Amino acid sequence: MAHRNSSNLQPFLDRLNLRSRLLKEEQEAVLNLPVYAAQVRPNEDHVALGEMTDHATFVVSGVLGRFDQNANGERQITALHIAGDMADLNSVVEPRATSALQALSTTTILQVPHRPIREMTARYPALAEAFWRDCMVDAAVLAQWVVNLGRRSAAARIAHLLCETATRCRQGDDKQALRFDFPLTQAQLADATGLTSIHVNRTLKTLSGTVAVAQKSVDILDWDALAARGDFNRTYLQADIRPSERLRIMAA
Amino acid sequence: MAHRNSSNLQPFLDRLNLRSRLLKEEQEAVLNLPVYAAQVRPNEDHVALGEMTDHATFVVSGVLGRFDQNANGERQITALHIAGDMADLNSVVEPRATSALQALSTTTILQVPHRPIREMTARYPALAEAFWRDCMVDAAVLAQWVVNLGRRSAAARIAHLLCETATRCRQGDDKQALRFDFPLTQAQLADATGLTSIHVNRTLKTLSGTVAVAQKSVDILDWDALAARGDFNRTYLQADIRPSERLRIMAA
DNA sequence: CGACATGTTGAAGGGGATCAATGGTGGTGG
DNA sequence: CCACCACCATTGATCCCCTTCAACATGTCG
Repeated sequence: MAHRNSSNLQPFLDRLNLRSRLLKEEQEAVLNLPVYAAQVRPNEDHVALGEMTDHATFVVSGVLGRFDQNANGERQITALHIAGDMADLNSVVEPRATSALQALSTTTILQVPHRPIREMTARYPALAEAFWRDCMVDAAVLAQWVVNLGRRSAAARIAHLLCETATRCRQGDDKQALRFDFPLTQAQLADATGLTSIHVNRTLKTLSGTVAVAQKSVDILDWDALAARGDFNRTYLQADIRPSERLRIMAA
Repeated sequence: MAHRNSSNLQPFLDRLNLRSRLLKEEQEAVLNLPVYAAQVRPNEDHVALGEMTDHATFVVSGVLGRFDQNANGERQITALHIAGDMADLNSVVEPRATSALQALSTTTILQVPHRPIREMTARYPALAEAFWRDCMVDAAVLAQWVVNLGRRSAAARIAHLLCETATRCRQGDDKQALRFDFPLTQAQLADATGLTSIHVNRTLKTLSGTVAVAQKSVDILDWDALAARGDFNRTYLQADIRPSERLRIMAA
């Protein structure tokens, strides 16, 4: 399944460069990380709850989700990871998984062993900082999901999720992605928004003027309307801060 | 308001030691961090949304909360930080606040400037790792809140929150804290659980056999019943892994 | 004592869940 | 090429958990 590959972690480096200032040497270290390409099929655990992992998972294409569930077995998706995301960078520092990782559709990944990542962070504090920071952006997204589930109506929840995903798809670009791949079934959308698939179906109809959610992709017809409907404000994604304005970690 | 203080960050070090292996030298560096003591009064922003901070906030006593809100102005609490927590350690790496920080009751804090923390992380990779790891535990808590809001009934949400807080109060101790300070109003409890204060009031009555929630503290009368009601499983808090079983970051 | 926050209770309404079918659609194999 | 099947979307009818609105009670602190 997984085989050694001459790396292409360029998109991962691009992602880091969005929010951190890295020296040439540090950037090269990232690109030289060993990787193992693999496919993940939907509806089976790539990482199971409680499992110890020894690698992080970079998403090349497709979507990975973090899955939790209540005592009743009802599922709740806790995060969605799209192409360009390192889905479980946190596992470097917390190898025992606190939630399961599954693909939502067939997904191509690169597995990156923890060991060389840990060695890198010891050698280059600025990289440790960049990884830490990227994890904190994921945490900010998680906090917004809490607001979404706690204080927004069904339509707003869905609209917010779509706006968030659209923005993350095109991070770094100026213009919004008005069309993007989003291979989620309505049942999976329901698990991400804390709703029922039936209610998702009905709610999508009330949004039909502003978004078209198809089987494999989303078309945003009216960005402003959708953002208003979803109460969406992109600042929490922290993509608007110039890396050059960030502090670089102090050398010892 | 804030004045320089001969540090007592021992509880912070204790917290780190719960999950990370630190050398004597690293531990001393933590204890030697400069701090500024202060009080935070409830219902005013200690850190405002979008503000740039240059310090992290350690909770000595009381409770701090992260507050967000929807377009309608309805508030959603996104995290609660109790005594012993570094409430916004993430700000070291992400100084622009993505949510507001408020006290829920009068709270005593120690402010720790980012600068020396950043210098420390550059010098001691193991400390950077320990900080990063502690932030990831907060993220795991956040993920559980998503499950709570998305897939649990009102009674379960409240029960889960109380179990979580009880467990965090006594982290490191074997026995559960069956009684702990919890100075939240029912309205604040509602903001943490995505409910209405009216419904919190009614739901607390249905829990009256298992917990007694008073103005300033919580009494758990029947731990097992409460944990069952709240679908609570402490593993996500990651307090059950011996630090000695953890990898220490590789020296360069 | 008055003022104001907090807790408590009742009645009514609604947003979303639940239960139960039906309709599409794509993939597979005969 | 069609029959079949699995999965997904769609629709209707009914129910209920939680909200909303509106009082009233209690407590606490100047």
